[in-house]
Amino acid sequence: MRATGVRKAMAAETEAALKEAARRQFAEHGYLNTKITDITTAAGRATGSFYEHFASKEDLLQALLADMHTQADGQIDLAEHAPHDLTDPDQIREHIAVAWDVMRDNRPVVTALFESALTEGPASGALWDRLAADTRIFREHLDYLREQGHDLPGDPALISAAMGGMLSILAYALVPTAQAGPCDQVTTGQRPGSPFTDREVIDSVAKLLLYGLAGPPR
Amino acid sequence: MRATGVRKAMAAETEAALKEAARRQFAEHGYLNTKITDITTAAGRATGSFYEHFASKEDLLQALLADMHTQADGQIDLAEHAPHDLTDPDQIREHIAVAWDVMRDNRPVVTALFESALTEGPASGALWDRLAADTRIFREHLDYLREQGHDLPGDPALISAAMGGMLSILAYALVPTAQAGPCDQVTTGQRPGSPFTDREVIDSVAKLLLYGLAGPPR
DNA sequence: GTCTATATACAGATAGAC
DNA sequence: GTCTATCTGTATATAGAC
Repeated sequence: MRATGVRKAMAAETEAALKEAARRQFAEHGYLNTKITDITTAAGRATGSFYEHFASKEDLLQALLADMHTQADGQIDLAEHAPHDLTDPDQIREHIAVAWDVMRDNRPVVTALFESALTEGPASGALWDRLAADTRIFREHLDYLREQGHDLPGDPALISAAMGGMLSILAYALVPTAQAGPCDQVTTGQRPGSPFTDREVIDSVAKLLLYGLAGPPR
Repeated sequence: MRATGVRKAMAAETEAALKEAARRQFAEHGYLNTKITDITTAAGRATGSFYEHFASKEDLLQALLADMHTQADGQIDLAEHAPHDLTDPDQIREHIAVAWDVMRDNRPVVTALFESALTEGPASGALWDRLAADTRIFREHLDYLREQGHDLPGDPALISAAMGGMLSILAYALVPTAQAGPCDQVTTGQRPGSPFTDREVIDSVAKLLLYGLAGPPR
């Protein structure tokens, strides 16, 4: 490795440190609340260094999103090998589970994108665009069901957005808790997390979306 | 009416003008984007006058919320005269319809509250608190169902939040459109509104939440 | 109460030494 | 590439005349 290679490696290290610090800050204080200096300080770098790697906070977020995509595509592709019938109990649960897991693994990014979409206001349609993009897969499956003559509760575009929106808002609102370990007597000083486990959320949402409040037919 | 009465009336008029201007600005540019000066300018008043009536933008929002509550309580009380069984198709549709109508009538306030809740970040739990507060009625109904031995898809607190969250996010994301009038050739220059009518949203969400994707039992 | 003018505060972004 | 120091823009909030 040449000398320039070492420099490159150090620069890459700084970039990684900034990204990691940003994820922590976004998760803890929210995307809107964290200042550029919060990120650089948390990463142990100077303010000016930030702009050597990213043009702005929004630019950094896009970089984090790209990272997430390359990582998430694997999980999704895996799930997509199964046939596509969202009215099958196992399959809808699997889809919800994958979506939820991706959201939890990338909670800082997901919540940040959520906040970012609201920055442009309700009239901009930015949130709708985001929902539409994030639920493309749901929508394709619903389109397929409709073609099969299945009687959906409404337009696939609307239903898939509603489903995805429900998941997104829950992912944002449900603050993660130390998940039911043997030693959860040890409490951090912070606000108590949501009382729901990931499994409980996935099961509940899957059931609700499959059978609704009426429950499965007897 | 005394002279002071006239002054009071003028002051009240200014306050009303500020509120109305704020609603317009919130709807058009979003809560976070609108500056105090945007509101005062739109209301045709000076910047300094704002603080004679409200301590801050957040304070103004709370005032708008109070207005909304006094107005909405009527609609809700009306609906609450009916018995409580969310697994009855007519009743769940009615509940969704009332919630949706209140949101649409107060869209500027609802969307502003939504943005405001995100200001504090995901870890604050502010959004969860808001969801819990806004879906209290749903939750009570679900608690009741559970007591009756009905098999719900999950914990009432979680399910009601999921239902309310779905409605909230749709209310934010679905930008209102001139609703199917005879002369909708006349397009404003702005972004095309959502292709869904209020009725379509209400019907679709009600069906989804009652029977899920599987649809009603045959 | 309302206005104009201004003070305060701070985040985003840049300049230039090393 | 990284640092320190600084500049700029802008939103909030206040001061003081009317």
